[in-house]
Amino acid sequence: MAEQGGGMSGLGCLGCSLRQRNEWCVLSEEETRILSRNLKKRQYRAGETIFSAGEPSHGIYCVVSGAVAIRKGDGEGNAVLLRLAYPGDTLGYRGLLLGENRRYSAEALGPSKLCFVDQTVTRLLLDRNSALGRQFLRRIAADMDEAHDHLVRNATLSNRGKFVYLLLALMNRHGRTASDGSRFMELPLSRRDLASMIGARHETLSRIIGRLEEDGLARFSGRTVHVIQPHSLFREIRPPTLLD
Amino acid sequence: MAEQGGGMSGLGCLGCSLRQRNEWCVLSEEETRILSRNLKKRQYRAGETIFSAGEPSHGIYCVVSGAVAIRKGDGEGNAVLLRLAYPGDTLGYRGLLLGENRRYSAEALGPSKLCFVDQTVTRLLLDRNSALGRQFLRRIAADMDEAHDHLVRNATLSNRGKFVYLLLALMNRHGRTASDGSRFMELPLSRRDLASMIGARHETLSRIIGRLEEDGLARFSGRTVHVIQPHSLFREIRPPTLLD
DNA sequence: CGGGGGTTTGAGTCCGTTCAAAATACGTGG
DNA sequence: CCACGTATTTTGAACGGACTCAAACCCCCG
Repeated sequence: MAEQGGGMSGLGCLGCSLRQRNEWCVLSEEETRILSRNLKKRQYRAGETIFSAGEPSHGIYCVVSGAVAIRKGDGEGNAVLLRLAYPGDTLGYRGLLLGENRRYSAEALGPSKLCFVDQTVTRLLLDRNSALGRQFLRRIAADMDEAHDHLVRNATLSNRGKFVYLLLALMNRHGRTASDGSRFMELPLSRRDLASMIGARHETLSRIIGRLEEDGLARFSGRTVHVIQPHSLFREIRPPTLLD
Repeated sequence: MAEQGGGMSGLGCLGCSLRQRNEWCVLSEEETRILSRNLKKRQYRAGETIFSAGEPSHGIYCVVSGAVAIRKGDGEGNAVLLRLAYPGDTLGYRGLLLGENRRYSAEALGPSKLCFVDQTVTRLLLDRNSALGRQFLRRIAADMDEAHDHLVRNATLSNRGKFVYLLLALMNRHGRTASDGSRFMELPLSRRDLASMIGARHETLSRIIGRLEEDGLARFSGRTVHVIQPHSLFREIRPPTLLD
C-alpha cells in the first residue's frame, strides 16, 4: 500500500516523493539506499513531543507528513513558537553541526510522521557526497533569510500587523479557495500559540481577532477562519502607500 | 610594516591573524595563497556603504578591522539595524549560496578594512576543500541560533529589557573596565540606530535612557556610557527569579 | 553666525498588558 | 449519551507603556 505523503513501503527513501524537493535529492541511488536502511520512521500523535530543548542531539529529523511546531524558551518559563515545519523540512541540523544540545523543542501539531537519521549516518553521507553539504548550506541560508525577515517584521509591524501577516502565511499553507473567491482554513494552532508567535498575550490576540471581525476582514469560528477578500488583508501590512 | 588588525603586507592571508579564528582557517597553505592572490582589500570611511540591498551578489566580504552595521528594510522605508559585524566576521554568504541579490545592506560604522572574495574564487575553494563548506555550515548555524535567540528576546522582553540586553552585549565588545570595577564604553551607534535595533522609536529610547539614569543603573553622556554595577543590569533581564 | 542633523522633552492618544471573572469547548468516565 | 472537570477562549476594567506629533535643544560644521 502506498503511504500517505511519504514513501512506498518497499522502496524506502527511493520512493519518497518528498526527496525530490529537499536536501536529500542530491544523493545517488546507492547513497539513498544507505539512508533508507539507517533511518527510523515513526508516527507521532497530536501534541507528542519529538525532542526537547536541552537534550543532546543524536541526529536530525525529516518531516514526512503532518506539521511540527518549533518552540523555544527564554529560560524564564516563557516559551515562544518560532515557526512551523512541514513535510520535506529537516529539523535539528544545528545541534548536529555544532555538536551542541538542542536549543529548541519540536512537537507534533497533529498526527505526524517523521524520519530520524542518526548523526553518524548523516556525517557519513556528508563526507561521501559533498553536494549534500552544499544543499544544507542553501537550506540554512534560506532559513536564515526567513528569520531575518521575521526580525524586521517584529521591529516594524504592530501586533495586529504581525497577526495579519501570520494569518496570510498560514493561509498559504493551510488555506483553500471557495467558489466565490474567498478563502478559508482550519487553524493548526491554538490562540495561545498564535499569540506567542507574534509575541503578544493571548488576551490581546482575542481582541485583535475581535477587531478584525468588526472591520469585516475575517470571520473566526473556533479554529476555522474565513477571509472574504484576501486583498484587503494585504493592504493591512503594506499600508497606505501613496505612490503605488 | 605590520598592518593593524590584518595581515603582514608580504604574507597576505597567511599572515592574517584573523584567519585563525574564522572559517578560512581550514585552508591549506596552497589554498590560502590562492585566496590571497584573488581578494581585494579596501579601506572604508565611517558611514561608507559596503553593499546595498537589492544589488547582485558578486562575492563575500571579510571584516578585517573596524565594525560594520547590517541593515535591512521592510520595503516601506523602515530600516532596521539587524546586527553588527566585527573583525573575523564574514558577510554576504547568503547571496552567494542562494545566488540571489543582496537582501540587506552593510555600512562601515567607523573607518574599517574589509577583504572582498569573488564568487568564483569562493566556489573554487569550496570545491577544492570540503572542510571549508563545513566551516561555513557551522558559522551559519551559529548565526541562526543568534537570530532565533533574538526573536525570542523580542517576543519576551519589554523595550527596556531589550535595550538593557543590547547595552550588555555592546559592553562585551566595546567596554573597558575601570579601576573601581565599573565599566564604560563609547557607543558605536547613534540613538536612532540603537532604537531601531530594539524595534522602538528613538523618542522611546530617549525616555528609556532617562529612566535608566534615574534608576542609577547607567550614566549616559553623548556616546559614552558608564555602568557602575553591571550586575544590577543583569538583574533587569533575568528578572525576579525566586529560586536562584 | 546660521544651518542641519541628532537628541531630548512634552502632551495627548492608542495600544497592549495585567488581573480577574465569565463563557465556551473538550475529553473522560459514568 | 450525558455529566463533570479541565483547559481554552472571551470579555471587562484599570493601568502603564509606547507611539504620534510637535517643539525645543544641542552640538558640530561650514
